[in-house]
Amino acid sequence: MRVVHLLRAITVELDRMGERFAAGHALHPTDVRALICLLDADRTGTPATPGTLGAQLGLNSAGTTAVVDRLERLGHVRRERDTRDRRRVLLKVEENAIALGWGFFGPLIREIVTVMDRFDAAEQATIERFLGDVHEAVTRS
Amino acid sequence: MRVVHLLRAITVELDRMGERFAAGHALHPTDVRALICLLDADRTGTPATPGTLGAQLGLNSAGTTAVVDRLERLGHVRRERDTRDRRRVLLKVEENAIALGWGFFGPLIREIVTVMDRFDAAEQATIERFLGDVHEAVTRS
DNA sequence: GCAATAATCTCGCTGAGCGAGATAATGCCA
DNA sequence: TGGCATTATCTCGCTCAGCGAGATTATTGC
Repeated sequence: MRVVHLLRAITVELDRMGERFAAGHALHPTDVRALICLLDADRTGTPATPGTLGAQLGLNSAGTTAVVDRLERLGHVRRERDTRDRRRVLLKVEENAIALGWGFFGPLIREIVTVMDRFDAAEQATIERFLGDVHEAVTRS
Repeated sequence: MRVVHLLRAITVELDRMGERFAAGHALHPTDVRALICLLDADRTGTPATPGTLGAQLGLNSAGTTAVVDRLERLGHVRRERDTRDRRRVLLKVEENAIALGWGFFGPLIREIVTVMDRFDAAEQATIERFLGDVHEAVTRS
């Protein structure tokens, strides 16, 4: 029961961080979530379009257009026509957005890595197994 | 680095659950967060007022009034004048809201407890220590 | 070529949350 | 006791994110 509260507390704090990041860069929470989706897609090499982004964010096409407009106006994202299927628009994350994200979340990531380093190999394996199980449980629910 | 992604994935999924819960009960995400705050306060015996709630949610007084109005209209919360300091309004969670929360999040909580049971005492201690350290790191950032 | 289909964008509207200020109960001091 | 500052909450008018419906542009199949 204690771990449930800890997990929830961590979730709440991570959300708060996201909000602070948003407030500090003239972004809305949805814009931050959109940037995270786009950075993930960039990292895995998956092409991102307004359609895929809107689906991931649970927005309709009008809202998606608005999000992309805001991000483009701030110079975080660029629209590019797909040369193969000229109906599609590809979303490219600009360098400055990547730098922005790392500047804000980098310190936290480094801290978590430091926390992990204080555990030995067997303990790290236990933690990963636990988080994996929880993730599966949460995804299933 | 893997645990960072797992933690983030868990956070995302928990947020999604909150949104599904909201959508399924004619609530807005903010309303769900408010209910969680009020249930926490109820559990720990802390008196809850629009002032404290607004502070926890990061809303101003106008927005707070609107949240409480919505929750009251749906019968999840009741306003009560504090008899000692008659300027204050105490927020009481109705039974049906408590039942609603447990009905939705109960299964997940039980699943996480089940996951925990598969670890021995030493492993459970490791997991709790890890989550505690992460929580501290996240809170500090 | 001309429907049918698909991806994205435009328009008008609803409602959450904000800033400013009103209202009401309390505490303090002469 | 009366008047003034303080604290807690609510009201009003406004802005803007996101929604539904439909327009626009590109592609595919006949």
